[in-house]
Formats: sequence, structure tokens, C-alpha cells
Amino acid sequence: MKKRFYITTPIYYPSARLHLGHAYCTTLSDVLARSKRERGFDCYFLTGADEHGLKIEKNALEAGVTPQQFVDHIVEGFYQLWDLLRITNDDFIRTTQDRHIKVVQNAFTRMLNKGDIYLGKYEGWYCKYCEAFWTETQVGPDHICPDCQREVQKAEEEAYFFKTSNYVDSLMKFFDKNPKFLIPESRKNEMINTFIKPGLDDLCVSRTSFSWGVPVLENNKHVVYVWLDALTNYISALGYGSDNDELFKKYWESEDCEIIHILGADITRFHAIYWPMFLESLGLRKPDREFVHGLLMMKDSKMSKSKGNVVNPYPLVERYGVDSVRYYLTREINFGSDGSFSPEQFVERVNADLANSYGNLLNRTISMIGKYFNGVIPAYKGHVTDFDASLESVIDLTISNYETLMDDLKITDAIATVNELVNRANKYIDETTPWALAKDENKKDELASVMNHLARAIYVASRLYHPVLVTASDKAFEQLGLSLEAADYKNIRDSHLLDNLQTNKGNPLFPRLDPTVEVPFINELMK
RNA sequence: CGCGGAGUAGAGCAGUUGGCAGCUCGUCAGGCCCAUAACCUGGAGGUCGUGUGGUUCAAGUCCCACCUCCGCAACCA
Repeated sequence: MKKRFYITTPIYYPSARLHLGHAYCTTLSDVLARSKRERGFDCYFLTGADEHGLKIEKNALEAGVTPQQFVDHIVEGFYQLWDLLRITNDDFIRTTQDRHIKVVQNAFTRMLNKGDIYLGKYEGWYCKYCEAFWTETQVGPDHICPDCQREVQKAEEEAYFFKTSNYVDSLMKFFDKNPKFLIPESRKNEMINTFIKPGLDDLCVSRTSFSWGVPVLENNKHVVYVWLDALTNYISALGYGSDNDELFKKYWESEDCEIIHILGADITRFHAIYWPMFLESLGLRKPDREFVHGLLMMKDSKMSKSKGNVVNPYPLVERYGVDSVRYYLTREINFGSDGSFSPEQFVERVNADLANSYGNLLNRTISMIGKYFNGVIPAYKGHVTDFDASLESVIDLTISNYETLMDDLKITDAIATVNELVNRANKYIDETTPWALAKDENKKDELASVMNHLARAIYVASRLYHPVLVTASDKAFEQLGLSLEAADYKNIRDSHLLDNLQTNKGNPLFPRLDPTVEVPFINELMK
């Protein structure tokens, strides 16, 4: 396995506030990044904002501010949400930053000089009221502007294009040689069948009909158009082509580094087809993996700004805490498949897994250690009974399964294995009946071993949950009497870690949610 | 015939390379009394969308046909 990781989310478009779908993608990426770091790997994690384009220009005009003021305001909300969700990005790239603009211009020039970009004509449906071009599918069979509903006309304008035909063969070879590049694999077939086989069009990389974008140095009428601008963020953030390109060398150019892009299905095409082409044109290495996560739906329909059925993540986190929301997103929706959000599911998941199983396990264990051993965790003395041995083997197995699954980006499954450990530990209490052992002086050793094993199981579960339950896990460590330093992942296989620690009884980690109160509350948020 | 996904217990879902159909919730019966009305055990409930289809010793899984729902279709993650 490689030593370093570079993990990215897409850069989101600040035309409106973020919704739960954005939070989903960023949270899962964060879980991955945290889990790598906790296990001792060097991991650089990037997110950001894609701030150019006509829509921003128009929204700013309506709001009576400059485009820059407009995006500054919305991006402020991005920062707040990522803060609230405890996202640990190492950098936040904005496409309006100088460091990014220079890289885009540099890339454009190199591609132009190389003959990969040429000047041509862009043809599309034009709405003269909105001063915007639309695609065939956007205007529909009646040729109506999707924004103002007025009729549009065929029109053309001068534009630069990226010559995809120079790189199609090479891309196909790349796909063949790197079967794990695009996951899930069905996405690769989709790309090939839908876009490449029918003949790939050249990609429009500049426009003249609006001005809010990166200026083309060679032709001042033009600004760079979307994807060449947006995708470049992944290397501009590392300082590619700048005086300070240490990060770029360390993470992009180093063979020791695994580059992982996390993205949504709707932008797969750009990441899987054009991005490798751009990189090849620049003579740069391609990412190792592009992971396409599923779409988060609202019960039956897709969550979308235009349908107005978005879930606002801010009040959700404020009411239920960062851990519950992160847990729900990670555990409930199988990473890679589509999922749907429902208030009932949310409450059920939090109650079943976090309150009843995990939180309650901690609570009852700490309470017993308090009652039977004055709050001191008895030292580990091997396994006294078969029950102890059985629990120990589950602990070991959980750790190795978890690591394997995480490395394979099966985040949901990795977390599910921790649930199994927690359930196993709850069952272990019934098997060993500590309250009965406590009444028999001869069973003192057995009882001590049970308490030690329980504490260890809770520690391991909390350690493995930590990338998701970023605050509750620390509280669990504290209740076990572990310092954050002692709780470090490197000690996860140490059987003696909890010997003689003084526990601190605390409040339940996750209070049970009352569905009759919380379901209506969440439903209100969805209006 | 545009592309793709889905159809498995009352609900929501998981089922890697084919090898005794599982999980959570709900429900019924029991147990326990350390714990957050929590925890543990067991039962009921599925002909795995349809086929009087194919391959196989063996199909939820592979192949074929059909039905239904959904997403994408060139700037909503």
C-alpha cells in the first residue's frame, strides 16, 4: 500500500446554499481522509468552490453586488457547514484565487501551443433576454429557455475547443490497464458506451458570451469555460507550475502517493474522460482512483434546488449533533449506491446503532466497573473463559476486516463491521452475566476479565468509529480513562492498554430520540 | 430499441468469485436486571419482479426474453 494519499471532493458551485447531498459527498471524503491519517498515513485532503460562470454573473447582478462579492458571501456558508460537520480539509481552493487563475492560464497556453486547443465555433440555442446559450436537451423539443421560458434561437459564437480525438485511443488503453481507476465499474462501461463509442465531440473550453471567468491570455474576448477551469483545481491547489510546488511534488508527482477523487454520478463524464485527457496533454500523471458515489434522494424524488425539496443540513446538525449526521450518511447509504433520506430512517438508525447499541454498551460497562471495581479497569490476564477468547478473536477480526474494507473504499461496510463488534459485546454481557459473578467471591477473576474485555471492545469500537463519530469517540475514550494520546490508533492491538485505568462516568453519549417528536421536526426542515 | 440503476419478509436494505437466504425496524413469545423503556434468546413472516426459459451436481447470483419503477441525457454532488 502507498504511504501517502491525496483525497479530493468536487468543488461545489456557489449559486445557492449547500444541501445534504453536498454534505454527503464531503463527509464521506472526510471519513476516508481521517481514517487514513489516524492509521498513520500522510493524507492531504482538498475541497473548494467553483466560482465562475454565467449563472454566478447573473445571480450577482440580480442581488446588486459584484460577482466576487456574491461568491464571497456564499462561500462563507461553505466554510460554516464544513466547520459544523468537522471537515478536516487541508486546503480550500477557490477558482477565483490568483493561484488558481495562473495555473489555468498556464495550462490553456500549453495546450494551445501543443495544438490540443483550437479556435472554432460554438453552436447552440441562444436566449437573447438571458444572454445565455443552452444545449439541445436543455431547451427541449419546443426550444424554450429553461430560465425565462421564452423562445430561443439557434446561434453561434467563436470559441476554443479541446481536441479530444488526440487522446481517445490513449484513454481507452488507460482504462484497460487500470481497471480500478473508475469505481463502481459499471460507470466505466457507461462512459464508454454512452460517450466514447458514439464518437466523442471536442470539448468547448472558452466562451465570449459572458465575462466572469479566467481570461484567455491569448485572446481577450474569451474566458475559460467550465471544466478546464474547474478540474484544474486539483493541481492548482497543490501549486502546480508555481514557485512553490512542494505539495505538487509530494502528492501529485510522487509514486508513493495514491490520488483519489470522490465525485457524483452527474460529473463522472468530465472526471473520467476529459480530466485524464487534460492531464495527458500537460504531460502529468493521472489519478489512481475516481470513486463515484450515489445520489442522495428524498424518498422518491431526487433532491434538487429546482424542485425545492432539499434538506438543509445546518439545522439537522445543530439539533442532532455532528456525529449522528455523519453516522447516518456513512452507515445508512451504501457508499457507491444511490440512497434516500427519510426522517424515520434517520431516527431509527441513530437510536438503534448509536443510542441502544454503542452508547448503551459504554454506559452499562462503565457503570459496572464503577460498581464492582471502584471505577478501575482490571488488568488484562489473558482469557479466563471461552467467552473471553471468543470476544478477543472478534476484536482482532474486526480490526483487520475494517482496514481491508476501508482501503478498498468500502466505507459503509467498514463501519458495519464495527456495529457487529458492538453487538457482539452486548451479547457477551448476557453470556457472562457479570451481576451473577459479582455475588460469588470465587468468580472475582472471571468478573475482572469480563470488565477488561468489555473496556477493550469499547475502546476498539470507538477507535474504529472515530473517523465518523468525531466527538463521541473522544468522549468514550475519556470515560474509559484513556488520554487522547494513549487512545492513538497505533495502540489498537495492545491488550494491556486499559489496565488499571480510572474510568470517568459521564452522560449517555447518544440520548434516545423520540420519533413522535423528531420525525415531524425533520419533516419541517424539508419544506 | 438513447444510456444506466433498481425489483429479496409488513417497512427499509445487504447479499464479494454460483454452495443451507441474511441485517435493522416492526410484530409475537420468553429471558435478564449491569444499562439510555435499553440488552439477550427464540418464533412467525420470502416460490429473491415474471417465464410451462437456458447453462450447472448446484442459480438471489451467470445467460435469454418480458413487465414495473427510478435516475441520467452535455453546469444541480
